Amino acid sequence: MKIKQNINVAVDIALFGYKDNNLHILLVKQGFGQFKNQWVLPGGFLKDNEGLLDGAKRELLEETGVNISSLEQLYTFGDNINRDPRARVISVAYLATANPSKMKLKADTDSIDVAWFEYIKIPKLPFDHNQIIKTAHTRLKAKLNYQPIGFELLSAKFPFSDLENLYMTILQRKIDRRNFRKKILGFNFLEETGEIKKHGSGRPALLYKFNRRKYMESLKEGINFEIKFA
Amino acid sequence: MKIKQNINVAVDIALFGYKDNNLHILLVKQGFGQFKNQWVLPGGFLKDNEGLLDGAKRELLEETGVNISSLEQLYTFGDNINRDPRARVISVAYLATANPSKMKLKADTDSIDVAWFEYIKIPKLPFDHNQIIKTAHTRLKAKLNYQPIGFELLSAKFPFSDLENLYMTILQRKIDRRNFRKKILGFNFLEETGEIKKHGSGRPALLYKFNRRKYMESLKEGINFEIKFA
DNA sequence: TCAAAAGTGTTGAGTTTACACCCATGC
DNA sequence: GCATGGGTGTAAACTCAACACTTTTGA
Repeated sequence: MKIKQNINVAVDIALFGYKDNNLHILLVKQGFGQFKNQWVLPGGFLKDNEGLLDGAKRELLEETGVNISSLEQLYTFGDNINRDPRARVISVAYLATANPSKMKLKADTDSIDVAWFEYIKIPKLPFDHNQIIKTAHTRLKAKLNYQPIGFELLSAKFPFSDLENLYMTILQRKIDRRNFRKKILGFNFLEETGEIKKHGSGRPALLYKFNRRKYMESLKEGINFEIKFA
Repeated sequence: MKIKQNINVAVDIALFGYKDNNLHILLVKQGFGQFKNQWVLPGGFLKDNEGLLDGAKRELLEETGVNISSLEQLYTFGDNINRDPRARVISVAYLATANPSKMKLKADTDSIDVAWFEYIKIPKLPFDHNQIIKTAHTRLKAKLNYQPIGFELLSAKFPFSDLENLYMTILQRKIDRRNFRKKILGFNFLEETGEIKKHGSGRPALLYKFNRRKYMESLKEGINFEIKFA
């Protein structure tokens, strides 16, 4: 079958990380071409013999050194035929979450730098990458309502306040500490470790960890978690 | 920018309709090529200078005569590199709903027939079209929980039982009539028309219509509607 | 008068929200 | 002893689920 089409297919990845009490997103600095030295989302062109998801994983690994097993397809951007000024390109965007402290970044193929950017301080990016990031954030917020989120973003052991903070950061609003704690603990996918964490001042915090098995169950079944409380 | 890629981009549309108390989906019979005379989802290749959504609308119109203004991007299928045996094709699938009674079907460019198929009786289709339909149905079910659905699927004036039936058909299970009515009426986007509809036997039904303004508000704001009740 | 479909309320259980003070530590 | 962040309970309001009989029509 001969098809005369001149459209290119790219994949882009919006990888969220949580560190320093703030939501971050991973960007790479382009190493070549018209947008050389500009920060963009990791991503690139799909290979002819490669599945979309595989392409996304490959690009992420090549450009950032980050190996993520679970990427979720976010949206395919291709309504604006000039979204890439160099050629007609549609981009299948993927969403993922990870814990930045666990990984070392490594620029490589096509990229000359990699870094975590604070979500609220993302600069203006080429293409429609700001829009992709916004869409990814909207999806992430929506996911909080029906899926437990945290396992991938936090360290193995963490004070409860980290989880509180993570939720407030993603949702970008205050939530009631007592009600939040009640609800989360009610899901039973958290366990106390018995350890405590001291920090400069204030009462030391008990450290919690995810019970992986129960967490995965909840992931599958979904949770009903609309945090409406102020 | 020169990119050596040999990947084609298609769009496919899963259009749901509700008639004869059953959920239907629109299929077309291919008029040419390897899959000539086979039923498939309406769709086709994107043009170089055409946005994805525009392409989906165009293909739907060309192949079925149906003009739909609101299509929702569903998912992009491209993990299986052999999903189309003729060439490497990724397909951006769209989801829409419509009222079959309002439209005349018209096969044209590329298609030699168009018809509504009962959802539960869809035959085995070429490519991954059965999977696309399944994904579309899953999304449609999910949408019931957070969006009012019905406006596009039902006639302008309808008995309440049509809406009940529609929900039961999409969800594929029984729901409690009293609770359903209470909940739906509570949203205030339905209005009594004052008219009644007689049918063979049984008590005649009051006819309702959607209050378009309030319906659209609810669409935007979303609704919280998990129909758990048996 | 019977069959068919439409219409209609209440109650108990569970969930959600709102809200404020004490505790353990470092300095 | 004070500043800092951690930890805790209850009551009122609301929402949800379960459940069965009456009404209106045509045949």
